[in-house]
Amino acid sequence: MTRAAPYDRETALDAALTLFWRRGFHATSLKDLEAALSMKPGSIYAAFTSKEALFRETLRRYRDRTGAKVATLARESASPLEALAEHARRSGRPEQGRPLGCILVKTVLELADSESEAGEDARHYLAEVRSLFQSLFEKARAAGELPASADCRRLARRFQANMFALAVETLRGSDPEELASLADDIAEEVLRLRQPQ
Amino acid sequence: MTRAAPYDRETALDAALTLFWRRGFHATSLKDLEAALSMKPGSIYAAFTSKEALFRETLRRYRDRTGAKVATLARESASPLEALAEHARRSGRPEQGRPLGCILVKTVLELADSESEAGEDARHYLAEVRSLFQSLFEKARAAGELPASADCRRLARRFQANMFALAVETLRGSDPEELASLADDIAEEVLRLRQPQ
DNA sequence: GGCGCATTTGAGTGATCACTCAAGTCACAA
DNA sequence: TTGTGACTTGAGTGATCACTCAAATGCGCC
Repeated sequence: MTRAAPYDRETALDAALTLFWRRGFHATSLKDLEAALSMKPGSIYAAFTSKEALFRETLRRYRDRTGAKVATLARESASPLEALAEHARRSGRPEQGRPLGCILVKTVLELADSESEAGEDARHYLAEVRSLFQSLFEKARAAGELPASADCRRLARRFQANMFALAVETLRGSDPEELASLADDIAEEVLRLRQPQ
Repeated sequence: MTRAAPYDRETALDAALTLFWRRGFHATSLKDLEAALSMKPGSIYAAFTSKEALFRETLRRYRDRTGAKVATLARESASPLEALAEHARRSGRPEQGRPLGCILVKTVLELADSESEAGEDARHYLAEVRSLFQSLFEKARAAGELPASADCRRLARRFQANMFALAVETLRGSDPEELASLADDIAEEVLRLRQPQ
């Protein structure tokens, strides 16, 4: 009886995220996870407590990465509005081999009726992302990129609604061109808010 | 051993639709269906062949009803654009006790990765609904409510994207006021397309 | 080199999954 | 009244579900 190399938590969590993201929570079985993580059930439970706890950890991982991605974009873009526009453009051009859509949106829909803590997490993280969008709109307003009268809460809600639509459209299997053009429309809607400086 | 009254297909399908709509396909068990339909497993399989076949039949039922609702709205509204606007307004004000969101959207997300026929059905029905929207925009253009240059395919895509966002927002548990105001924004976006007659 | 302990192992837990079918029950025609 | 056939019944199918645990293993420390 040989013993496998000790598991690598980062690698395992990445594999779990990919699997849950693709299939959703209910349709992902422990058998699937055992294969994807190359871990036996005992190891999985020793490391992550339960299937739901593992799932929640992957949600957090996704949230952290999305937040970091937007933050980087904000740092490297010419302006806050340009960062939001670029975020939309990229979301409409999914990387090859990566799961499609947004796991938070999928989870909110899948667990809307279940009162599970994972569903609550997903709702909470979406609210956080919305706040992040709002803070970018506020930064744009402070910089004079938006008129002083701009309702940033409303703009953030509107922008996130557009991102929701983009996620659904992605998973509906729209062809890449149409998807990209929808994303570009969203980006342009953001940039049209600009007032002449 | 007494025998139950023969099942009523319409009532049973309604109950199944409500259940699947709330919980999704995977999270709905046959135990749940037995209770909701007041039927024993044998009767369910005699009447509907399989869980997935029953699910697919409820999807078709939902599609038929949605189509009929929009058609009625089109018949009774002052104009095609007004019908679309009213459809949005109503979607943002869900009836008490009814499941939230759109079962087609939920199904497309839940089964995006599974290649099941039910997922294919849901994608197909969403395409049909989009065509219905498009035909209303075209009617508006023919009636001079839209400029002759209007791109009705694009407008329909845009309108459905907004409806997707509304469905996600509904299931995210936004408060009713915010939901209604989002729906009103969508309605107004439609009506703003009008050109002076 | 040997001991202690954290870790992996994988067969096995009871529960639940979708689904089946022989037997029982009833409406109706002969 | 009786025979027939359509329907319901519900215990039971094997498979799979999430999960457990005693035994085997190898690494670090003495």
